[in-house]
Amino acid sequence: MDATFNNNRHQFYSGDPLDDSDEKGPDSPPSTSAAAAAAKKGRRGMKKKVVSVRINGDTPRNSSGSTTPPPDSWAWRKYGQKPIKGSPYPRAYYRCSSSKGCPARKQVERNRLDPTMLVISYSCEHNHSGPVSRNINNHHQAAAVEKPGSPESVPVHPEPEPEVEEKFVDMGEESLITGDEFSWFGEMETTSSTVLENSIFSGCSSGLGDSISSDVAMLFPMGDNDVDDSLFADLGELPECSLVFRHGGARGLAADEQPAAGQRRITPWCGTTT
DNA sequence: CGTCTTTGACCCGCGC
DNA sequence: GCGCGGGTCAAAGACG
Repeated sequence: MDATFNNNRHQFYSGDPLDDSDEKGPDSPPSTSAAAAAAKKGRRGMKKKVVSVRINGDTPRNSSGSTTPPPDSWAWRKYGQKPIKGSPYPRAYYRCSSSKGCPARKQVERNRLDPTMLVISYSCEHNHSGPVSRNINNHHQAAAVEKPGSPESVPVHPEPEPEVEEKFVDMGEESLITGDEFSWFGEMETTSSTVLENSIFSGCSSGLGDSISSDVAMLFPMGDNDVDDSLFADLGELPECSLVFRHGGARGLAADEQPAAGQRRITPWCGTTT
């Protein structure tokens, strides 16, 4: 992968089908991996972008052990999960529920080599502009409300903020993630530490308004400690509100839904980008 | 009542 | 042609 951004705390992989290319575990025979990767690409006929991000001690996992992806700008609905050959961690499949009919998908799995990292690959592009248009009225479209019981939290939709951009810009001017989809990166960076960005992002962010670049995957380093509640715990320290406020300017929450202090309700900011 | 999560089964594509 | 693995769909259960 040529587009690899490795920093002390930032790792970024792109152009690799998440698991195999990203990290070939000893137990993953090249042939098998290749086959799998090939199969995936062939089946979908599209490539995926992989990104790695580290999360400090935040590894939300389901009861089944699957990792929960950090909140992003869209609402994702889990539609499947499968154990991956050579990886002790299952891979979760998510579909964009921000908009009905949105072909956007993403796969989330733990880095087999580095359990503290999450690998998230985005596939397809959102057929809807901007983050989930979470109209309070149209909750049917964006039923994005983090469920306390469900590790799968709905993405927060902070409006893309300059801060975030700057952050990314700093890391790589070419690829600034202005997209809402990666707005949460700022959060990650804040709460955790590692956010990487790559040229792939630029592609995504570029068309953010119209459509996010087809595939992007991110690797989120996370603490190997108990990750179940860690994420939320972290959120506790860093109130989701603050996140939204910080990125979205508190527009989403304030106006529509204000998560109770004790609630873990993440409202995907979908609104109107002005 | 509606939506989301979870689990199982089925189908597709690639490698051998 | 067969087998392996991955990806997606569908049904059931749980929660808000």
